[in-house]
Amino acid sequence: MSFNQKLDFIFGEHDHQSCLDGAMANAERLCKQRGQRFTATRRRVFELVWQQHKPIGAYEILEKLQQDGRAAPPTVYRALDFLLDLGLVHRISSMNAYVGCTHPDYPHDGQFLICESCKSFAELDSPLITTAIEQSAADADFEVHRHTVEIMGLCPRCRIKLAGEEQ
Amino acid sequence: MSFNQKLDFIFGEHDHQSCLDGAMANAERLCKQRGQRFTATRRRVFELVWQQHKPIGAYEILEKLQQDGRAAPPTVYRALDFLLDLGLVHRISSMNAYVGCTHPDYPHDGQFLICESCKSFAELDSPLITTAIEQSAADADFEVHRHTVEIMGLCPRCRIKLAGEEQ
DNA sequence: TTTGTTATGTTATAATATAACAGTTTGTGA
DNA sequence: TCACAAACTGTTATATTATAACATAACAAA
Repeated sequence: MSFNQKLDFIFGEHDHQSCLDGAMANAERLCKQRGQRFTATRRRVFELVWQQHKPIGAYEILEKLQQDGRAAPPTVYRALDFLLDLGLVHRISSMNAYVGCTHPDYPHDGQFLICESCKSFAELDSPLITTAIEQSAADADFEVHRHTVEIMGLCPRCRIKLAGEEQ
Repeated sequence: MSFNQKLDFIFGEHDHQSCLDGAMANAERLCKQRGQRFTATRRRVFELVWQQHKPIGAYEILEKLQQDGRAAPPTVYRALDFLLDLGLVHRISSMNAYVGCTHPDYPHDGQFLICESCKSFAELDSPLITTAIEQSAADADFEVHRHTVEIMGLCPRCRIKLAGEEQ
């Protein structure tokens, strides 16, 4: 699957159940590999983050957890911290929200396209951007540890939709 | 002044008073140009943000304001919003903190190098990064409105300092 | 000067995140 | 299999960041 197709996949229609199943199986494998426990709470939070291809807030996750029974903020934040550490989810700091990582197989920094209209997002891991950042930092004699790239705008679907409405 | 020298200027030693004076004069000019009032509160907040070449939190600004007299959070956030709108300061969303804009003459997105050791920062406006972002977005058929780039790592001074300590 | 606009003061509260400590579960090694 | 240590979760309280809502004040232009 090409890089471009991958993006289409996320912004477009797809079989979300199999998408979620895949992510879940992957998470399971990753936890086992690293000797970490993928407990019920963690699994549930992971599921909730993945249930939509949109960033979700911690307290929105909390509300959904509370539908199953009692829960308090630390429960959510602990699970999120665990998932963040493992690279299974990312945090979108400009939105105070969390998203499922679409390629958690190796550690990487977050690069995101986020649609301001429908709030859907796509995760990039663009060598072009990474290189540009490395290069710019090198020019300043700066040693890069990690970076955050959050690109706001319109996804392909909303572009078309909004262009149509303007007629 | 070359781009590179500009960065050295920020990360390195410099006459901070004249740096602040310049920023202040610039802000004044910009407000006048756009028919906006650069009131005492706004001026004071601007000054506080510029007083250090480090990101400063809203409540840290508030504390300093309160040394002059009474102040409440909305005072700070209003002034910050005003300054953000005019492009005189930027928000570092991964830190919930604010920095003075080092080239507010034209609108631009924030690109920052932030030292994890001493917390100093430098603002970039790298065509390399901007182009890479535009290109990556175009590949996904995504329309960019704005972007945030926050690069965490070690500034030149801290690199040298920490390398020395490791001996 | 009076009138509409913009800015500020003030109180309260929303939204996001963590500290601290008690209790429970789980995997491990004797 | 039992006891222990480590990891995980529950619970209460609170810290941190940000905004809503409405009253008052300053200003600017007619």
